[in-house]
Amino acid sequence: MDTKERITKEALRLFAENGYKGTSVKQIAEAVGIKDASLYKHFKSKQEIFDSIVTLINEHITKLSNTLGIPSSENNYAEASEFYKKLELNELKDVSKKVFLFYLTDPYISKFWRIAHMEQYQNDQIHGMFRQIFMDDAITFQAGLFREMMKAGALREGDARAVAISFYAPIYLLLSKYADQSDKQEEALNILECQIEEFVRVYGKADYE
Amino acid sequence: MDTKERITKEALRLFAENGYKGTSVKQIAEAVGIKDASLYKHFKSKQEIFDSIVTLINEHITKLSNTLGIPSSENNYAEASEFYKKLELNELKDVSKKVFLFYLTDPYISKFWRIAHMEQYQNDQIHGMFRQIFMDDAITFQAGLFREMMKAGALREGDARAVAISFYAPIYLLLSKYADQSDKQEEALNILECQIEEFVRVYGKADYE
DNA sequence: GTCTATACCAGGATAGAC
DNA sequence: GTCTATCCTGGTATAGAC
Repeated sequence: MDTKERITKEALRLFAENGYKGTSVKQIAEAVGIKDASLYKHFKSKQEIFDSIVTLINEHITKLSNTLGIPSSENNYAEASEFYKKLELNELKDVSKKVFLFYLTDPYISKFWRIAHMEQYQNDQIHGMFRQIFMDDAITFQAGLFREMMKAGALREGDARAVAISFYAPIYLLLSKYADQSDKQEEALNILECQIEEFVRVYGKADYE
Repeated sequence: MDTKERITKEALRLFAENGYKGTSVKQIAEAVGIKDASLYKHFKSKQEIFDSIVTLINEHITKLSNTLGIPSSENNYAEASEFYKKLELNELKDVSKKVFLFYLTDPYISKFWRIAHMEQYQNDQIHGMFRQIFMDDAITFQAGLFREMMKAGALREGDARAVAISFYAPIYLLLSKYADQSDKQEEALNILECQIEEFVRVYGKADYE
């Protein structure tokens, strides 16, 4: 791994830990094992390091989105993976738990969550990314999924978007609550399970109950 | 208003705007209309100003909680206002919208939301307060309310806590999304309305539909 | 591309006159 | 309790040798 990449990685870790202003160039350099002055051979400023991190996260998440078939402006739901279209209610719990755990533990996603919360009011780009990923895209994705499930008869008919928010909002709340507590994942998963059971109880068709 | 109070007020505004590290003592002093050195006659450090703000917010919110009858360790739900016990489903929408708007616009609450998001990872106290107010207490309160409504026959029987999370989580998500966009309150209220209608549709008893 | 040395500045905080 | 002046530290960034 070349030095530039190591700087980016360590900076990502430190910014996620202590925030942008709470991290000094010296700290980053030290973590990499060079002097702070040497760092300026790779980046022309601290801000440029931060920007490179934003790019890095963006790429990582774009890659993930494409893999998972999450819709975005270019990639609408109609093209999404066949997998999701065939999803049935009894699988919803497992898939949700896996996605939830992934969000909590993926090194990019979890650090991005922290940085976004600390820097959202100073940085429009990161603010926009966060809202797109954890709000708009997530809800749009769920809505599309539920629309398909309704058509397939796996879910009661209704306003797919409102149902999607009802389903996703508790996940978002749990992410907020447990984002920084990897030790309490089990507790989080238990609550998540209860919520999804409640969801299935309410929205499932009689023959799935 | 004495100088010490003015300092606290301006500091609250500036910390909410630019964060703790993003706000200098000079800025605060300037906003008050004095020199930065003079400020140290009222507070012995920048940190002490921040702490006084935390105390201020704490008092404000404790006062509100008592007024609204929100349960806490000392003040359990059994003592809560009779008003809530008599709440029926068709009033739920209006009450929720009022509380939601209050959270978005109250000068202490809205600034506290921002500060808590920026400083949560550096400051355990503010982190704890945020979780208590916007997560634990809010959910406990809703659960207690719904338990009463179930007893009174205004709501279908079920796990009050899971139902409370299903109800509250979308409100939390909307607060996250619109906390910093006072210009889009109408959009937020529309979505909130849809969600509560969905909730009533699902959890309301037949005779309320 | 790494180092040492250093410039430069901003921010927190103190001293002491008024 | 406010001011001016000043100190000190730490952080960003550059220069120039190796």
